[in-house]
Amino acid sequence: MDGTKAGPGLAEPFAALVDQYQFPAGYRRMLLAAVDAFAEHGFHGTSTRDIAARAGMSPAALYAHFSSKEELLHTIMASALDLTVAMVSGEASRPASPAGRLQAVVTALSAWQAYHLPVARVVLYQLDALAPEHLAEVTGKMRKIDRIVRAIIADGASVGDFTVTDISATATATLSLCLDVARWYHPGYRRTPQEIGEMNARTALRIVGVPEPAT
Amino acid sequence: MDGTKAGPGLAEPFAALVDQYQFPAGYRRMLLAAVDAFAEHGFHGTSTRDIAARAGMSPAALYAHFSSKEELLHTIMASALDLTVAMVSGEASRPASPAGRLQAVVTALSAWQAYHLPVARVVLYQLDALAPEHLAEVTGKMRKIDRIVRAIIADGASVGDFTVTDISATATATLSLCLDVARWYHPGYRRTPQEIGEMNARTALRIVGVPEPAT
DNA sequence: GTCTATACAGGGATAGAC
DNA sequence: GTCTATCCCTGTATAGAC
Repeated sequence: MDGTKAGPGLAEPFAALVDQYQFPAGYRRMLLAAVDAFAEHGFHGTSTRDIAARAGMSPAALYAHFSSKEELLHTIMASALDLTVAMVSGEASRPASPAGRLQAVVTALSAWQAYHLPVARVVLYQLDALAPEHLAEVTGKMRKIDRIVRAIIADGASVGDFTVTDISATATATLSLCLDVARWYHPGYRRTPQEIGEMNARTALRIVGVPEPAT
Repeated sequence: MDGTKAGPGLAEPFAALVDQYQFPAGYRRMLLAAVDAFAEHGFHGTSTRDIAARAGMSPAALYAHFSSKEELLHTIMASALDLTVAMVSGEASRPASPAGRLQAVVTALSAWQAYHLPVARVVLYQLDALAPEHLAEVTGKMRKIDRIVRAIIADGASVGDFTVTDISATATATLSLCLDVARWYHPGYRRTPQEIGEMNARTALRIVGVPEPAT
């Protein structure tokens, strides 16, 4: 058995996510193989033969499911982002104070970036390989996350729980904290994804002027 | 005149930097052309023909200066990082308090990422295209920046100016703030690089528990 | 050091059988 | 839906003249 070829790759955690869609088997294998390949070598550094080999199929099998390599990339990004938006949206609508909701969102999103590292990297760093119309769609989905974070911060500021002068700038800083995890995290890092999330949540609360984490 | 071909590209600010090295003319043109191309399309998404065309030369001219496309990438990253390390190191050794030095470093590094956007993106996001020995060298240079930031935070913590529980985690958060600018910034953004730097510096001071910026 | 020309490997995508 | 075989283009790098 060769784990690098047809076996479960680093995208394994993502597999559980993607199965919410009930994709056909071959389609699913191509998708998961492509996530790992794109994360490791980038879109242009990955050949359709690479992807097919990882999926344990012939190069031509890819085109039974996707019209092009670019469509495969788009499918990965769109489905991953839909799930991320749903997750973040769920955390943001908890019945809690602005501080509690900020803490929940930052924890979950940061942990997500680490836990789903391959797909997180693909989403953040392969945008330039998308066709223009796909790029527009995908950035639209990313803006939803931006808006959710901004709304929590605006909420906390208007209530007086947060002391922020620039809501937009604070949202950007908060998202930098969460998303940059995909750049520096690596498997085997001394902290678990959950611990990274909690760490970033404490930092985010400091940024908005709440000294101690809500419980 | 076609600005996208042989004229000054987005790497123009980087040109002034790179000229500290007094490279041969053809070498320099290839370097600057490659920075823009790699930043826009990635290493694997850029052909040697693309680079040569941007530099206004023939494809073969590249090999008069570099033994391979990968060596060209490595040269870009190594020289850019050397200059970045020197800049950060200079800011960090100002005769000021830990808060003052943290503010100076975060301001300068954040502004740098925006002002030198193309080369910043290449350095951060094209590491996977480097040969193993070049990768080791380049990550070594990046670690220098990490150590400088960590030292300032450790200093502020030991003196009692900063209230941080985890020095390493705080350094990571601070660098996320600075480096992630390369991901979200784009030319035409409503704030100047300098303003972004000052904004991030205020945020960084909050993270270490210093409520108001030092002056 | 720069050019023109070209070798030759590897890439995306398709044809047609099963 | 998957395979084998293949088309044809693009890509890196080199040869050899100037």
